[in-house]
Amino acid sequence: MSVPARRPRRHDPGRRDRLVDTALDVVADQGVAAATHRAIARAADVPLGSLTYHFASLTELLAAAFTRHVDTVAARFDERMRAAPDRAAALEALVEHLTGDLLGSSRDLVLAVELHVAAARDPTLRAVTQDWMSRSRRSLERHLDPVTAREVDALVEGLVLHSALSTDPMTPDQIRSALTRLAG
Amino acid sequence: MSVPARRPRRHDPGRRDRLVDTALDVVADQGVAAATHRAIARAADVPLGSLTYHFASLTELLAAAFTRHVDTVAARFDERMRAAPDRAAALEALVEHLTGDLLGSSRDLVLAVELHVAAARDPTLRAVTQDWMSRSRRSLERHLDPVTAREVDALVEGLVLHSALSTDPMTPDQIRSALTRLAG
DNA sequence: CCTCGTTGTGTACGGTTGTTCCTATGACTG
DNA sequence: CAGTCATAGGAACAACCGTACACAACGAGG
Repeated sequence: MSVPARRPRRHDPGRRDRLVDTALDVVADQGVAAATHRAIARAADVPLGSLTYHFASLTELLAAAFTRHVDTVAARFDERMRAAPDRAAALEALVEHLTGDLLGSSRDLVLAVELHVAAARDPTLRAVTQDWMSRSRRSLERHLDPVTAREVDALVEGLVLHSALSTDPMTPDQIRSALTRLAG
Repeated sequence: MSVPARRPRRHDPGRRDRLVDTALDVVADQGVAAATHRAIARAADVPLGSLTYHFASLTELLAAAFTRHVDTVAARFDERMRAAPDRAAALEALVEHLTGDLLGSSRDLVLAVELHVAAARDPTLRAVTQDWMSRSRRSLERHLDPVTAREVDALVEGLVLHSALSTDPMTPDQIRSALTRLAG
């Protein structure tokens, strides 16, 4: 007769942070529709009530999670753009960002799509995507004029979505060629 | 004391079709997450049991709805491409398709995003999006080489998504310019 | 007119959800 | 060392979900 696993975890500082990360994990591998209070609580191994204690609502928790993710990705991307000495290097860095960071890890890719979907309905989350888009464009504008930056940004968005949903993803060479045609 | 509205609607041929359309409406203005049996039944003004009578499951109903929508949009687009005499006209038709058909009616735009989201998790629906993408590419290939067609398709996808989520959508001129740069 | 099979209807069930609430705990403050 | 209060914990609730199912109403064929 196994006791249902005593849980001697009083005083858990940083639990709030951990919940945000766990929520992101759940969204990444089960989708935003499956990211319920209970699913996240189970994944983080905390009682259900803990979630509503730390976050007023599920939406608030998801917003915090997506915000953290966007911050990470946007900072990484801006770092790449900042490091590029010129336009050509920036384009190459963009290709690497796409093929390496985004398309390489299906996690980031899935999170991007899930965020877009959720944002379509939830104003709170829409603010997060808009922030992402504007930061992304600002990073691109380090080496591209605003008009081209916007076009490239849209193309990148489409490439990401296509890669997420298509059976035969584009190769890095194809991606480079498309970007070069648009901004080369 | 108002009687709860007698419903004298026995023998309603074509109800199955009407349910598909209504499901599409509900998805368009409340999102796929809100497209429940009950919501659709209410919108179509039919009893709840009618849905499970006509469709084995909710997924099957949604798949039928999205399939109908994709058929409509894809056929309309192919018609445009077929009517274009040359490459330049095709590009202009594409701009019109985007700014008129898709971006003009937020309904089509929202449906596209919802479908993509739902498809990310549901294999049945993924088949529908893949069908859409391949039909769209095939239409483009009437006037573009396959590589360019693919790039244009990805750009279009990104433009649609950006327009759906952004606060200041791109103008037709900006869209034409981006497409021309890529495929002109 | 009567039967029979198809179609339509209403209700009920088992399960899951977000959220609330009461209690218990233990780290900090005085 | 006593008391306080933010945090932790778990049970409970009402709402909603997809689906099943038994029954009612019809149209067609005899």
